[in-house]
Parts: sequence; structure tokens; C-alpha cells
Amino acid sequence: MDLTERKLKILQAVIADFVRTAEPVGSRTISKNYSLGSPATIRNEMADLEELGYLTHPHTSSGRVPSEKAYRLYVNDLMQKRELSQEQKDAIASELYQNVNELDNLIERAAHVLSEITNLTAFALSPGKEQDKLRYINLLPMDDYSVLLMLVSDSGKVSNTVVRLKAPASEETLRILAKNMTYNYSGKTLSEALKLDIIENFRNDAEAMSMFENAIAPSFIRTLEDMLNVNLYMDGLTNIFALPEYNDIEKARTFFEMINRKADITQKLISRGDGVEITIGRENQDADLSECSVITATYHVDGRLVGKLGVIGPTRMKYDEVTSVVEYLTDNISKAFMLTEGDDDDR
Amino acid sequence: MDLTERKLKILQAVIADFVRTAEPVGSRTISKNYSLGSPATIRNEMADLEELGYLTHPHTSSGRVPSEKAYRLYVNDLMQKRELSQEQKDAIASELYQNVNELDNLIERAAHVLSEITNLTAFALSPGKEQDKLRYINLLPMDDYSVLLMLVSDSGKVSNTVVRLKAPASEETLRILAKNMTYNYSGKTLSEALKLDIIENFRNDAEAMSMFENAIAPSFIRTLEDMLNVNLYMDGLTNIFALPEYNDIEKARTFFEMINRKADITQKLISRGDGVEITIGRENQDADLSECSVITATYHVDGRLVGKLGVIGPTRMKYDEVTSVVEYLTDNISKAFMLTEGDDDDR
DNA sequence: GTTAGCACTCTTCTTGTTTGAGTGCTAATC
DNA sequence: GATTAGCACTCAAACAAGAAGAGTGCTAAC
Repeated sequence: MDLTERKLKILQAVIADFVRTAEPVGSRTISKNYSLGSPATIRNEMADLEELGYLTHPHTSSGRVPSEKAYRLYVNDLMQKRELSQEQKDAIASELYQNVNELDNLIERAAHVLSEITNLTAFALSPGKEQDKLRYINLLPMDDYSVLLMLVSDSGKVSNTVVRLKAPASEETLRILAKNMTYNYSGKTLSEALKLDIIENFRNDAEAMSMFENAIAPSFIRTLEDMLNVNLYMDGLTNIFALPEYNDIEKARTFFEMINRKADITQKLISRGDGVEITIGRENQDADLSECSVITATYHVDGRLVGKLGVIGPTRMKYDEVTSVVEYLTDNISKAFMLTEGDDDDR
Repeated sequence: MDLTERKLKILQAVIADFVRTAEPVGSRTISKNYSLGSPATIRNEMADLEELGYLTHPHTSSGRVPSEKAYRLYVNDLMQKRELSQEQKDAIASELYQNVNELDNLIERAAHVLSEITNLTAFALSPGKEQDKLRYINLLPMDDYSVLLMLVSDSGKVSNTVVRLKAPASEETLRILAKNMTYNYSGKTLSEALKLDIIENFRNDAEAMSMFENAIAPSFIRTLEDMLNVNLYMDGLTNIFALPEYNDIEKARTFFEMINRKADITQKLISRGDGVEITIGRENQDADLSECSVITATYHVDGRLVGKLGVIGPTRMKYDEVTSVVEYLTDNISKAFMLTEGDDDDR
């Protein structure tokens, strides 16, 4: 089912025009702007392309619109990587190469600049921390009845919980507890720590044991889970208002409601493949995404922490440009993280 | 300019009907549903009310719509506090009385339940930390060239930054630095700490001094600022799609764009009065808010930490109900915070 | 002071018409 | 045999005219 040279060119022209204008593309337009033959010839070719499933017809007397199959062909075989413009690179640099307190902060900025450049809705997932190891555990007295439980992992992720006690704890007890917890958990990965039988280790100290069991342990688990949580950042939600696809208030509404189910989105993102992945229209399974395309890529930090970022938009999108930007961004996140930290020295 | 009893009743009826239906209210409707006289009488009264500025006329042959002045009168003099329904109380309880790691978490939930109950866009501002005192300062070695700077305030707020060093630091140096910082800053409020001349204190230790000046100090300031930041939580953004006021895509767009300028919103909220504050339409100053009403209230935690929460919606809103809910919520946040923490013991 | 009646206004809905972009097909042309 | 000109046909979108309906303001009667 190989397409002739001309058919490919016409298909590409239709895609290019439609992506730009969002209007069905007629034979006249193609004939005028690309020298591929007369309108009649183009029409014949288009009819063939339609029969092959690459183009569709909103109604008898309108121009052609690329099908998902056409976009897929374009993405797989036709499109070429684009070099980013200097402005785009600058925008990314000035957004990423700032001082950040936390890696999450950087990820958030990445989503921001991504949405600005692509004019689409962007999102980024903070790195999964499964492989993080506990590095520091402390119990800090706040007042008589409350203690701050603090955990730090070796990637610098900090999580903490205020624990309420039924009875005041002596500083000594807290010190022992913290020391004991450090001894038992430090160096373990977060997921390992969650699995250990945490009570076992305090058999020989009744007071510590009781406090640990009743108050600390549940908070400890909760804090570990909190550290494991990945965060989803989104930006550019209002960009869709500029798209004719979402001129219909109902469409806009469904989009926002879909994008608001953060847990779903997170899940969907996590389960996507590594590297750049493009899913078009109904390839996305989800009915709410059946008219959208999603482009994601995986970034690495330290060669160990791994997260995802990408955009979501109508199937009519600049696949070449967006793919290039997403790829460029993921390549630069790790670098940016190292550098921005280094910057502190120069302040 | 005192209104007669009947005029007041008619005005109230118009408001009630318009709030419910979003359609201009005609004299027939009022006459039918409230026994206040014949349509003709009502019409005469309405004409008077219009002259007095309480009602307006979209066009000659349509019913009346309450003006901002009418809503203001209603809010000030006519409306009565409503007792929350049991379901509403339950919804709030089940949302607030959960385990939370941080106060911010609770605030976020408050915004969530507020938007669910009112069907409007809700927001909540985490407490200002100006009065928080530094309780704990530590420097934790991560690897040879990076150190985790960690600050804890007495309200349990934790903030941290990974600091990159140019030269490796001995544990001893870090210990001394941390001790020194603790000595100098512990017990100071965050704002005080920001103002102190932080270099002065290390005159007598060249190595510590140099490291502090070059690497730690800037991060220290940044971390303090980070702790002082208030967070803005929003929920129920998509609720506006259900409102006829936002059937127009342009209106929806402006709303979202306005709500997306988080810094502006935060600023605007902070500058609002204490207690319950209601601003109607153009009372909000901001042009983007000229067709909205905003209801906010202040909550307290520990009698010291203070934040705000509220809703934003069209001027046509259930002022009585929303006010009651907002008030009820702020009253319960402090209680909930204490209780949820106590719950840990029972786990 | 209140109300019935009626002419009038203005929006909204429906229906019909026009316009224009674009197709498919046939026949002529290269 | 592929390409192109020509033409009839289709359909959406834009526009206009008319009908329906809700509601008003005013006058005159109660």
C-alpha cells in the first residue's frame, strides 16, 4: 500500500495546511500553494487518499481533513526533527537556569516554559522516589505533646509530619527513638522501609516501644508514603481557549474536567513508555482523549531519578515542533539541576 | 430613602428568583408566587425600585434584574444567617477530620469542600508565617559537594534547600556552622532573621565564615523567604461551566485567565479585611471582577496563625448560604487541625 | 391605592433564501 | 494513460423576514 511520491506530498500539504488553519483543506488551496498539479488532479489524488483512510470528509462539499492514520504516518515517516529557534532555547534557559530550592520546583518551571512555547497544556511529573534511600531521621520536640518527625532521603527530598503524643516525651526518649530509627532504617530505600516490621526493634525499651507503636509508627508510614508520592504539575490550561477546537463550551468543559482528575492523569502518564512517546486520538484509549494527542518524554536526573513531562492538545498539533521541544527540555533538566545548584557558589 | 415593607418584599422576591433562575424576573411571576398584589401593582412598585437604583432592565420588554445596590442592601440588611444542613456539616467534617501531614494540607481540603458545597470556585490561603519563630536549624551533608540546609519553625513548618559547595566541607565545620546559626537565629521570628546581619557572626572562624558567606547565606535567605511564602489553593474551577453567566466562551476565558494570575489573587486576598468580607461586582475594583462577587473569611490556628479562605462567583449567588458555609469552615479549621493530629494516637 | 386591559417593544425561534466553497464526474487535451 | 477544464451538484453558513411570547408602560375603571 505504498503511496506515490505525489500522494505523500499532497498528504503532507494537507496536514501542514490543516494544522495551521484548522479548516478543511480544498484542492484549489493545495494547487495554488504547492505546485503539485491542477485542482482536478489534486482532487483525484485526494479521493484516492480518502479511500486509503488518510483523509476524511466532514461533509460532501468541504475540503479534506487528515485522519489519525495520516498523523500517524506523518509522525512515523514524514516529519523531521526541528532545531529549536534561539528564542525558544533562550526561553528554556532563562526558565530552567534559576535558583531552585527543590527539584520539584525545576520540574514545575519546565512545565511552565513548555506550555509557553507550545501554546498547549503542559504537565510534568516529579521523579519517582522508589530508589531513594533514607539518609536522615530525626524527632524534634515542638511542645510537650507534639513532635516533628522528619525524614530526608539521599536525593534531598524532605518530608515531615507533626506527631501528636498522648503523654509528654522526654528529650532523652526522643533521642533514643531517633537513634534507633536511624540505625534501623538509614540506608534503606523508601519502599524497603515501608515493608519492614517496624515494631520489632524496640522490644527492649518499654517506654520508647509504646510511644513508637502508638504515635510514631503510623506517622512514619504516612511520611514515607508522602515522600514516595509523585507530584503532577500542569500549566497552560487556558491555552486551549485559543484553539478553535475548543470554541464549543461543552468541549472546553470536558477538557477541563478531564485535566482536573489529577490522579487519573498521573496514572496515565506513569504507565507511558520511556523516551518520546506520541499517542494520537483514539490511540489514547480514554474517550475523553479521543480528540487529543499526547506527547511525553522521560527525563533523568542523576541517572537515577526518573520523571515524565509532556503536552496534551488537539490531534491537530505541530508534532515536529512539539516533539523537538519536549525532547530538548528533557535533555536539559538534569543539566539545569546540577548547574542551578552550582550557581549558589557564585552568589 | 426608606423602602416600604412591600417594596422590600418585592425586592427580596426578585433577588430570590433571579438567583435561582438567572433569568430576568417579570411582574407576573412575582405576583403568582408571592401574594404581594396584582402584576400591575408589582409593576408599579418595580418601576419605583428601578428609579431608586435597585433594579435594572436589560431591555424594554424584559423582566427585572437586581442591581449591585440591591445585593448590597440584601447582604447588609435583609439576609439572615442560615444553619448548615446536616449533609453539609457531614461533608465538611469528613473532609477536614482526616489525618494530615501539614496544615497546608488541611487548608487545601477546606478549599475543596468549600467548592463542592457552594458549587463555586473556592480558594484558601495558607497561614502567614511572619510570627513563626525559628526552632531548628541544621546542615546535613548529602555528598562531598552538597549540603542540605534545613529550617524548622515553631509552628512545624519545614523548609529546606540543597546547597552546592565549591569545596568539600568537613562534618565538623558543618556542625560548628549549624550550632552557630542555631545560637544566633533560634527563637527569632522569620522576619527578624531575614533582617539580621548574618555575616557578622563568623568573624572568628575563617573557614566557616567563607563557606557561610559564599554558599550558605544566600540559601539561608532563600529558604527563609520560602518559609514565609503563603500558598494559594484553589478548587472548583470548572464549576463555573455550570453557570449560565459563563456560557459565553469569552467570559469563561477571561475568568480562567484572571484566576490563573495567582500572585494577583494572593495579593488581593491578603489585603482584604478580617472576618467575613463580601464584595459585590464593581466594589471589587478590578475590571475582571466587575461581574463577580467575592466572599472571604479569616481563619485562625493556634490563635496566632492566620489565613483566608473564600469563594468567587457571579454577583448572582446565594449570599446567605455561602456566607454561612464560609464562616462555619473558618470556625472549624483550628479545631480540625488539633483533632486530626490527636487522631494519630488512636491509629 | 389597586387592578384590568391593551398597545407596544424587544428577544428568540423558525423558516426560507442566498452565497460560496468545494466536490465528483465527464469529456477534452497533452 | 495521465492531466486538466468545465459543469452540475451538495452542503454549511450567513442573512432576512415573519411569528410567537414574555413583559412593560400607560390609561381608565374599580
